[in-house]
Amino acid sequence: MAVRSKGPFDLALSLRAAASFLPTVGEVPVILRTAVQLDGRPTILEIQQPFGTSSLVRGSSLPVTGQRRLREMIKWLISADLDLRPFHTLVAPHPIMGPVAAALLGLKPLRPATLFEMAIIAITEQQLSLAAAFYIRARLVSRFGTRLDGLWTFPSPERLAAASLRDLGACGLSHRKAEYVKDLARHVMQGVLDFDALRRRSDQRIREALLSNRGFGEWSVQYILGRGYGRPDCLPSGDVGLQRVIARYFGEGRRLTAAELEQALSPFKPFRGLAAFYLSAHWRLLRAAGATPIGPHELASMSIA
DNA sequence: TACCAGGTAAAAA
DNA sequence: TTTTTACATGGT
Repeated sequence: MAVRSKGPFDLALSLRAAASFLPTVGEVPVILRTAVQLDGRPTILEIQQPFGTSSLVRGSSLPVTGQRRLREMIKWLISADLDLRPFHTLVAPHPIMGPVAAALLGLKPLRPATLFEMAIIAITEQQLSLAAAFYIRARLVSRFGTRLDGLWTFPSPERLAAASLRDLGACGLSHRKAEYVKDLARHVMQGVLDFDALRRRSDQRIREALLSNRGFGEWSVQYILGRGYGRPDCLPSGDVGLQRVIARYFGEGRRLTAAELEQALSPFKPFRGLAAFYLSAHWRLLRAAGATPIGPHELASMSIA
């Protein structure tokens, strides 16, 4: 099936950027291959860009599913509706952000298949390094997910709601976080919390709905609004990782405070979250290529191999 | 070996 | 009301 991205899109670059945030193992594939629940059954999805970085994307699923559902899922995973053009236009004249965005033309944030998974990602990443959180999720997935052709679907709310705190803890979650995960799964199952219904709601409304669950504070709300709901202006300004990486481009060595971070990104409103994502990805990709710490202007002008 | 890592809720003051 | 503490694993 053919799907179009709104505006520029570079799948290979987006995959490389996504991988740069995780403990990587070798070469990053240029095809997005993942297992998801589609029409209620585990399905392998393959998404590729047959003509380089053209906005045309091709996707297929096994077993074959309804075209409408398949199209929706593909568009969701690659943020197809996100149009990068206004963002690039806004930041182009900026001495730091301009070169960074230009070096990453077509970079889009890739999303997990469901907002439920996004919320669990947020819980696992609270206070822990991304690497530690990654391994905890890997154990959750292999214990409670469904295996299909060498891939795993993320565990359903039903499976996690039914899991014992002991088994969740065995995956590396603290007892507290195990409770958060179980509570969240139960709320979704019971319909108390409907992530998808919230998609059409305001940031504030989503915020309220999330905060009423144990385990979700300001950081998690902003993280999920930005990465999950794709609200391009949202970002967790209290985030330690962002404070460090943004400081490399807009600071003087020391980690930024939340207020300083807000200040530094204010010129990029209403795309502050996207700007933060670009800066993070830029740094991570340079890092992966073996770059050493240097000043903001040199850093911003370095090209991504 | 410590200490910190892309926080949060609950206890203590 | 505000401040302090416990908590999980992995990297340095």
